[in-house]
Amino acid sequence: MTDDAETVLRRHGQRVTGARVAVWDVLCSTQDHLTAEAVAERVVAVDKSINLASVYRSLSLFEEIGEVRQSHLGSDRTAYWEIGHPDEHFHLVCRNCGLVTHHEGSLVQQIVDHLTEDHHAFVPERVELTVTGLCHNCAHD
Amino acid sequence: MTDDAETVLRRHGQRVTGARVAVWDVLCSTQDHLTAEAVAERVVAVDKSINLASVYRSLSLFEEIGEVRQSHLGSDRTAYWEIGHPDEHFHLVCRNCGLVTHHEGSLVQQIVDHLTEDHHAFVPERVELTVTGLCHNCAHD
DNA sequence: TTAAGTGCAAACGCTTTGCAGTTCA
DNA sequence: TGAACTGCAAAGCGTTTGCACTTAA
Repeated sequence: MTDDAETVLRRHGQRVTGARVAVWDVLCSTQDHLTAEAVAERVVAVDKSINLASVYRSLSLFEEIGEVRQSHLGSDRTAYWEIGHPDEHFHLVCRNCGLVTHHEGSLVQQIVDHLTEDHHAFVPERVELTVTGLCHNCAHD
Repeated sequence: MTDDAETVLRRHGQRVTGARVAVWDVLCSTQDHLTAEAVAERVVAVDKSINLASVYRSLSLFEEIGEVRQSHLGSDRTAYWEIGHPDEHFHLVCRNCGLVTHHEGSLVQQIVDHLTEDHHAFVPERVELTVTGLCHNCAHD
């Protein structure tokens, strides 16, 4: 399981506040990729006093300390947020129904290895891989 | 070399207009990844009467007909545009200096193959792979 | 001739920011 | 106590859209 908000925040020398704890709890409670607005919605359901701006600030903080990841899925301008799982994975986005799934495996690591071998001029830090296409349901209509 | 704007547009049954030709020429004239605004700047240098809105409309049209690609580089909300080279490639983005380079190779095809083999439930159409890290210069400071 | 494209300006949607008040450590 | 965080509202910024006019075919 993932650590709780307090543990994570203290580990990085960050203050423990209501907004941060609420945002962390929301992200931990789902496998989905949530927009900031969707996070805020769920956060507000727990504590009405928490503001969208604080949700954005909390998400950015967690991203900076490497505990949360932001992805740009589809050709969409909106960011999607999720807990930064230690296992590398990438996203499959259905262009028809919008379904987003994770695909886990060694592929991301292979990319890093490939770069490290073939292309010494670049030091990879983060790989963002999004495959757009048709999910099982939409491909068979 | 790439075809000229007229050829490309007629091939797809699209009208040949000043804005479209100018946008195409700008994209063909560089290896860089340009924002819509950067494209507009160069377009306006040639024909002052062309509007930013038409640049967006032209870019979208070329994207729809598959001749131009839009990428979201970095954690940036801005789209970057380039001619849709037939050879698959991906982007290396330096988080320090912002340099964007192409990396060509079989990697993207490998990703598609991997998905096709391992994950029959998804039909891949487009792969967007962006690796963030440090470029040669920035890694050695 | 006329459907399609354009310039302009205003709207949009996600995200950031300035500020005065609040809270964690 | 004081630096950090917050809510609020307003601004920012890339992008899209409505509309009257123009143009390619």
